[in-house]
Amino acid sequence: MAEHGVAEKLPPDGRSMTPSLPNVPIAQSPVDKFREFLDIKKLKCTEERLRIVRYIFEAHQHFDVDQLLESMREKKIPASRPTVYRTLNLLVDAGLLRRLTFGETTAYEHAYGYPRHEHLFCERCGGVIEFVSEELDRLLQSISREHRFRPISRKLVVQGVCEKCSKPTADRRKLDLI
Amino acid sequence: MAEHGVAEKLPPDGRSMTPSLPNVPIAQSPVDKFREFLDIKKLKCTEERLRIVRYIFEAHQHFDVDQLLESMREKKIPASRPTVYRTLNLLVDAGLLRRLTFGETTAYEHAYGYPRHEHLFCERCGGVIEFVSEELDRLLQSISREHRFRPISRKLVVQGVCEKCSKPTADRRKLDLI
DNA sequence: CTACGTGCAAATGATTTGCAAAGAT
DNA sequence: ATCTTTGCAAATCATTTGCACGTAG
Repeated sequence: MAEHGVAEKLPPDGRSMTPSLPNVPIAQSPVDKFREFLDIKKLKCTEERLRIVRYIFEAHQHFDVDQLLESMREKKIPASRPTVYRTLNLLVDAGLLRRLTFGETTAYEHAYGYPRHEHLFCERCGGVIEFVSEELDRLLQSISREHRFRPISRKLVVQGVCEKCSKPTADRRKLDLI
Repeated sequence: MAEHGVAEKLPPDGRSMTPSLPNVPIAQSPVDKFREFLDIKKLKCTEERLRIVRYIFEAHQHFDVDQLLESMREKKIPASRPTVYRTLNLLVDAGLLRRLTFGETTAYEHAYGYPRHEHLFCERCGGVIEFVSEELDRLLQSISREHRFRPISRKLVVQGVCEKCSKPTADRRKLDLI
């Protein structure tokens, strides 16, 4: 009664947390960039905000709000849920994070210090494979031009099944027939 | 205090309701296809469900739940909100509709009798331009193959500004600086 | 008949917000 | 000193669900 395709949660297997692309050289640290943003917007640079930003840019790649809250709690870094939401919105506005939607979950990933890329999302295990394609870039540029459309950003998620999940295994769950 | 990019609602200017691609030849009517689906799933073919399906496939292209409810109410076609939600889910499961996400809104479009295509979404006016690209298809196929990923479907939305909205007008709203 | 579908009102779940207290410039 | 941010609890919004009644097969 509640399937409507697609995995419900990001998997806890660490897969979605692992960056797969080389970092990109950056002039300022994410924290400095965020400071700059707060400054321009006349917002205050508080300890709570910095804690969250520092934590996010320490290691995570893809995460959702609950994963972030839980892992911060584990590490005894205090942060309330509303402040996390508020800060994530600031970080998206600041261009430091990108908000993603895989299946049902809202996830976040680094948008700064990490190359622009697209996602192959496995509907079976919830895993994400990242890829970069200049050809895709050129193609979308040219299509946009044909329509006199000025592209700013894009969201591309190819949904399907990854290698691991398409290999039949002994213990694989029975597929939902139909 | 509540902007975070992007238009909030599909515009009422009829733009997003207009199909821009030629229809595709189909063997059965959407209603028949839905009947078949209900039959396979051992679900009942009720008057309410048929009303909704008929109405949706009569003309709409892109719509959200509220638009659908309101326009059905205008035409005196009875349908309760829960039943509309339930039926939309069935139609998505049946492959007759595709669920889309533009900005904040969840929209639906015909997936049957209408070619597969991608979207250019104007963040200013909320308008949608549809396009088809075989080259994109080939490219994503080949990228998937490289990653031993079996693609099933995809979501691509290029966000940007359409021709009309990028032309400066007398009465254009002031842009949010920053 | 009998099980499934319907509409209502109420529940849900993710995200946001009002407010009093705490903090930054 | 002043105005923003915080955390809490409560509000919100879209969507889903429990239930008593209606209806398709």
